[in-house]
Amino acid sequence: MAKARHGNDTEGGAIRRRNERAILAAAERVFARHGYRGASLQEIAEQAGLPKSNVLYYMGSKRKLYVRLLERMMERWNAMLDDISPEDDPAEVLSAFIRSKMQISRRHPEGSRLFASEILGGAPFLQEYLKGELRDWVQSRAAVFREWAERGLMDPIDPVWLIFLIWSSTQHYADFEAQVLGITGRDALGDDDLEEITEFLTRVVIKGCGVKHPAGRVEDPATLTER
Amino acid sequence: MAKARHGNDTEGGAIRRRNERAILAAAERVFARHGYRGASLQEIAEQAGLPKSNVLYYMGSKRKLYVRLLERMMERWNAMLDDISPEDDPAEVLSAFIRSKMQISRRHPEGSRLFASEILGGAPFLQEYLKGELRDWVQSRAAVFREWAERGLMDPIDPVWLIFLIWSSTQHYADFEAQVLGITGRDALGDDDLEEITEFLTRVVIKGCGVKHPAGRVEDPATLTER
DNA sequence: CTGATTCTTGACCATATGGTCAGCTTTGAC
DNA sequence: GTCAAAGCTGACCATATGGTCAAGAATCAG
Repeated sequence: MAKARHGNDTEGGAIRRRNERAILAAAERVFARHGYRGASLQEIAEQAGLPKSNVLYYMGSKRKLYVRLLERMMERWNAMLDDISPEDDPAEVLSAFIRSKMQISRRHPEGSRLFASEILGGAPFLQEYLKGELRDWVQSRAAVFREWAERGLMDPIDPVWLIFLIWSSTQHYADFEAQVLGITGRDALGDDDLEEITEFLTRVVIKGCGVKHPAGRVEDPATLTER
Repeated sequence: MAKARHGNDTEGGAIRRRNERAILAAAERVFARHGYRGASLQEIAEQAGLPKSNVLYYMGSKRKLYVRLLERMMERWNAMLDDISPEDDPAEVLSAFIRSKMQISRRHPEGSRLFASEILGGAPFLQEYLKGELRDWVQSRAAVFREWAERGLMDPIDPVWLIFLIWSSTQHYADFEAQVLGITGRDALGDDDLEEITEFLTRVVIKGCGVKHPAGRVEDPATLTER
């Protein structure tokens, strides 16, 4: 019997690894599209090319599978959250922040939508994470932003609202992809589109918050993001 | 037998009107929380305080109920979309745009989440609307924004990305409410919070896009939104 | 080759789903 | 009061759901 073996991606034999990969990928798609309740193990199994029983064999239950996907997504997220200090250049930090957030949406659109669907449904599985880890992370960033404001490096805006602004506007291109494509008339967003959007967001945020260069004197803030 | 009578909110007898109201309200909540597939008529019926058969009696089918909710939300949305002209003051228009979008999220959070869930799932029911009406609306606004840019009233940013920025950042406070509350540690967002966020967004967008006053000469653009 | 471990899967189960329907009660115009 | 229209709802149906299990197949270390 397979004991409590439902661990991470790397342990286990080659067969297990291959099948788990297929299941996780399929499940991410299906959960992202239909939410936790709306997703069915049958559909996940079909998309993974396995019988339903096999999915249960590897994942234990629908709930465990879902939680595992969320955890995987939180890991990706956390990998982005490197530390910053008040000594850093605000423009650089904000720019890197926007860029890396955008890249996660780009690289893991299904995971991004899965996360969105979880939050939309009231975050029944992520309450702890939101009120713990993530909250701490936001507060520590907010403190740095506030210090920058005090030093006159940026306008005295509310840092938390700024973080939400960046999160929402970057997340949008994964979560609302259907809307973006429908309205722009494209059938996909290319790397060049994403680069353009990244630069647009960076520019508006940095200029909009009155970010100034720390060392030199004030130039037009908009030029900071232009090569 | 009740013929094809599934129309809008105002026709029909008093009983019908009352029951339909209850059903629609309950359904909006449940669909918003669990998505189209994940929502069950049973749960909707319970929340409306009616037997399931009664829900079917009034709404015909799950699909019809869902479509009707979407249509109602699109009506609210359209009510916001008044016309603008290149002669208007960009700052005023953008400010009003952000404010009214924010108020919709505020007044109809469930509807907003319902919409989000539909788009997240690939917009199976709203493709037409996105590629038709809404697209036209965006293009016409974009044209005005572009003209403003040409007249030097704002930076030459891509108007479509700007509209998405405003949509995403305002929608966020309804759709990701769970996240916002978890991180800020509040148990609800008050009117004052919303007002503060609205002013923040307005300020960042207007300043970030380099919006200038049309009549007089250039002052600090940020002061435009301050009373 | 052997024996244990891992893998595979169809049959099966209790429950829940969206939807139908027949027969009942209530309502309201005349 | 009459009677048709509107409203109501429990019983019922085919299907799909998440999950269990037992029995067989493949794998692999010794």
